[in-house]
Order: sequence, then structure tokens, then C-alpha cells
Amino acid sequence: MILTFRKQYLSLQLYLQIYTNYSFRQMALKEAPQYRKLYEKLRKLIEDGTYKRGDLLPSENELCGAHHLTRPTVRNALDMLVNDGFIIRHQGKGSIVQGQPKGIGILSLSGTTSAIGQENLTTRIIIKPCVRSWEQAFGYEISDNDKSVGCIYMERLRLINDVPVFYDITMIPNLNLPRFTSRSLKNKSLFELLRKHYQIQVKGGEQKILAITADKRIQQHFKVKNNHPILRVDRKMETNRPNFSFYSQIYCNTSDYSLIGRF
Amino acid sequence: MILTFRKQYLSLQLYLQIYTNYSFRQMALKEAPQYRKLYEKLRKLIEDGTYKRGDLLPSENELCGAHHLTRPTVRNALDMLVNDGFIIRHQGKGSIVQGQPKGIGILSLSGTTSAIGQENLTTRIIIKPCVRSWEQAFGYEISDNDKSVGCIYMERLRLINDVPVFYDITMIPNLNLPRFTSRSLKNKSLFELLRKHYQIQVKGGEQKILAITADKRIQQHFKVKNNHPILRVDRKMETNRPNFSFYSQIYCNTSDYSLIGRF
DNA sequence: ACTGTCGACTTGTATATACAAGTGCAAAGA
DNA sequence: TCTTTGCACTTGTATATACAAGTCGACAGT
Repeated sequence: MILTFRKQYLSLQLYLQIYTNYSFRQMALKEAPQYRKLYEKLRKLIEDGTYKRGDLLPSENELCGAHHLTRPTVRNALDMLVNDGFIIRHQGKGSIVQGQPKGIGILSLSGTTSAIGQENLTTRIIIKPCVRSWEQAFGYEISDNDKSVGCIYMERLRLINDVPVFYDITMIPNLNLPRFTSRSLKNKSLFELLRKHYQIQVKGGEQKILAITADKRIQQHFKVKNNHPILRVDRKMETNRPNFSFYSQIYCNTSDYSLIGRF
Repeated sequence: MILTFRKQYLSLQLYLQIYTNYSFRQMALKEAPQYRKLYEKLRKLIEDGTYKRGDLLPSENELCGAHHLTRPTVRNALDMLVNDGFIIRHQGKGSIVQGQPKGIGILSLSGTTSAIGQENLTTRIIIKPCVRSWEQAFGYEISDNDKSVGCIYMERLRLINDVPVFYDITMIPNLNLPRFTSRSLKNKSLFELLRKHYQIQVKGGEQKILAITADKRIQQHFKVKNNHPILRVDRKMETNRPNFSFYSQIYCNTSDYSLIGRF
């Protein structure tokens, strides 16, 4: 009994080794873990209104039964929903749906595209991705290695319902990113591009937020007058690729759209 | 065997009932769970520099051994450190210390006091806590029940190294908060006061961030001139007490101190 | 009609265990 | 010498289980 099992294990390992060593690395996108799949499902059900604000989600045990999982796994999924602000939990009561986190969730992990929704967002490339040198990035120190390879630099203006709201400057170390500068970013998420073509996932990061007044250039892009208050966010994005971070500076006109997030 | 246990269980329940019903509710502060204790320990070790940026934390198994816990419990503690940005983890490698999240972590869950550190922060009460009526709170809808009981209102100016940086307006539903208005908030954290005296824990919340220009009143408090850009944060704080939220509006002068957070 | 108790639910904490999968080094082999 | 293999480590995912503790409604006793 034990022997058969052992054998199975070994052959699986062998298979994996061949799998990863020879070529089809592109397909190596591992299937998402159970807890993540459940998270996506529940999230969708909340987003499409199947569960409304104030509703109780099925209890953890019910979810276990329905999806053939155990409680720790289910709880893992629910933890993610809590972190995103979709639900809150009360001991003895259940998981209470909070509804969709409103507004522009730029403060959280999502990129601008997914935070706003593609329908209303258009992107205008002001400076096309090109390779430059750099010494620092919006106050964040960069490594010597990053310096030596230079960075991919670009500027984009993002409009919500045709009103200019964000101005992004992005700097990405030019490391193992073949053909990046030739890829189109028009109406496409940068995060998605990195994930799909380069297997780079943004895992988190650091941000600095401050209020400034618009300079000449920003005034023009946003079509606002002198002394108009602007919110600036300097961000460092950390990824699943060790020691690979990239940086962006975002100017936001918050007159019509304020930044909303959970904490 | 089962009987004895059953009896023990019942008597414990009886004890708890007396315990909570009669008076010494003050002491009812349940001892923190293991994973939280470990989190606090590790956090302290990072904050005091025992573990420096770039170091590896002891492996999960080592922590298990050292603290007599199991891996899920240890991982629970580490998850919290990841959320706070103290560490990041790499599969196959370990938990890498990121050092202390720098700057003013007001964007995260902590209150202003703990985010900045008591040494440098002083608080000036501008309007002492008093009971008022309210219809809404910084754009957030409030319940009919909250409306009927009124709110505890206060305004505070917070200075870092004697420079005015934050101006807080806080509104708390006047629900089961005996003697609140007579308690001193001078150099004391509001969050701590709520936790210690009323067993109210802030669990999370929602915030809206925008850039504005200082009005007359704010100009005076911050000693800045006309058109000075100011960052405004409107927050709704949710607590462990069901249906109990409170609200604050924070004006920040970000000329010298920008808001830093992780995402 | 009111009060208090109890039980059946919920989520919270913790243990024990197993295997998957990434990392890095050392030893074996060319 | 260089490459590859394999092993010993790490964290990641998942199961199964147990009991603690908060919530709420039904029901019995007053």
C-alpha cells in the first residue's frame, strides 16, 4: 500500500521536472488554488448583486459542503473577501455582505484599470514606453543592477467618462522584458500585461500620498487653473519576481472623483 | 468520563455568566490568542532592530518549536506581519524582514497616536468632547438609531515636533458610552480609550481621500497661506460592536510629512 | 406577560498531519 | 571545470478534527 503510493509520488515528481525544464514554460501558469477559486466565485456573486449589502453569506460549513472543501480552506477564501472589504464577519452571526467597495480603489492592490472598470476608462499614451537611464524613482532608492540596465519609461493620461482624472508616470527596470516597448498598452492594463506575458504578479507595495498644487504641465493635461489642488501618489510595486520592483507616480484630480479605499 | 467533562463545561458556563453579568466587566478583557501574542513579539523584535531589513526570520518550523505552537498558528501570526508590511515571504526561501514601515501609517488601521509614536506627537483639544445632534457624517449615511441618540463631537489639532500636521474632527454615536465626555483625551489615543474602557475595537473601515485648498480656519490652525494644498481624509471606522461605527475627518498638511502606507 | 435557560446555530482559535512546490547548496558525473 | 542531479531546507495548499465563544430563538417556569 505504502509502496504504491510512494511510486506514484516519484513518477509525479519526474513528470514535473520534465515539464518545467523543457520548453512549455509559457503554459506553466499553475491552476489557481482552491481558496482562490472560491474567493473569485464569491466575489463575483457579490459584484453581480446575487448577494446584496446586509445579506448573510452561506455559513462556512455550508460553503464547505457546497464546494467540497474543508473549513480552513473556506476561511482562507473568506479572509480575502474581508481584506478587500466585501464582507465583514461576526462571531456567532455569520459573514455579512458589505457590497461592492465603492469608488476608485486605487489605494488598494488593484491597478487603475480594474479599479475603475474598463467601460468608463480610456487611456491616452503621452510618452510611449522607451528605455531611459535612471538614478532614482520618485524618492525610492533603486539597486545598482536596476541602474545598469536602465528603465522602461512611460507617461499616460487616464480619463473617466472623458474627463482627465489621472496622470501616470511609470518606470520599470529593463530586466528580462523582451519586446515590452513594442507592446500596446492602449486600453490594456499594465498589470495584466505583466502577468500574462511575463508571469509577473504585483504582490504589494509601498505608497506615499501628498497634496500639491498643479504645475504648468499638469494644469494643461487636467485643464485646471493655477493653484488647483492635486493629489500625488508615489508608489513602489513589489512583485513575485524576487528583487524586481517597479515604480509609478500618479497625479489625481480629486475634484470629481475622490480616492476610496478600505483599511 | 464524558459526564465529568460535561459537568466541568456547565460550571464554566455558569461562571462566565455571573462573571459578565455582575460588575467586573472591566476585567473581562480576554487574554489575547496565541497567534496574536506571537505577532506582537515578532513585531517588537523588528521594531527594536533585533531583526533588520533583509534578515530572514526564523523558519516557521523553528518558530513552532521555540513557542510551542503548530504551523497554522505560526503562519497566522506571520500573515499579520505581511499585512502590516513588516515582512514579505518567499516560497522556498523564508520570511524576509522589510524593517519598520516608514512614515505616517495613518492610512492603515492604526490610530494616529500609534502610527507616529507618542514621543513626537502632541495633541491640542480644540473642541472638547460634547454631545450634538447630527444628520450625516462627512458624506457617510448614519442610521436612524444613531441620529436619535446624537453624537459625541470633538476637534483636535495634532502636532509633530510642535509643527501642526493634522486636524481631526471626530463624531461618535452616543451609545452606551458612560462618562465619555468627561474622560481626558490629552496625549491619549482615542482607539486605546475605546478599547480599554468600552471594549470597543476598531476592526476596519472605509476612507475617502482628496486634495483641497485650506479654508480660513485650517489656514489659521496650520499657519499656512491662502491656496495651500491640503489632504483631506474622510473615514468611517467599523468596530467589533455590531452596527457601531464612528466617523472622522482629517486635514493633513503634507508639506513636511507625507502619508505613507502599504497596499 | 416576562424572565431566564438552554440548545442549535454561527465564527474564532488551535492542533496534527500530509503533500506540493520553490531555493540553494553539495556531491556525483561528464 | 562545468553541468546536472539530488537532497535538505524553505513556504504554500489542503484535510480532518476539536473545542471556545458569540448570537439568537424556542421553550419552560415564574
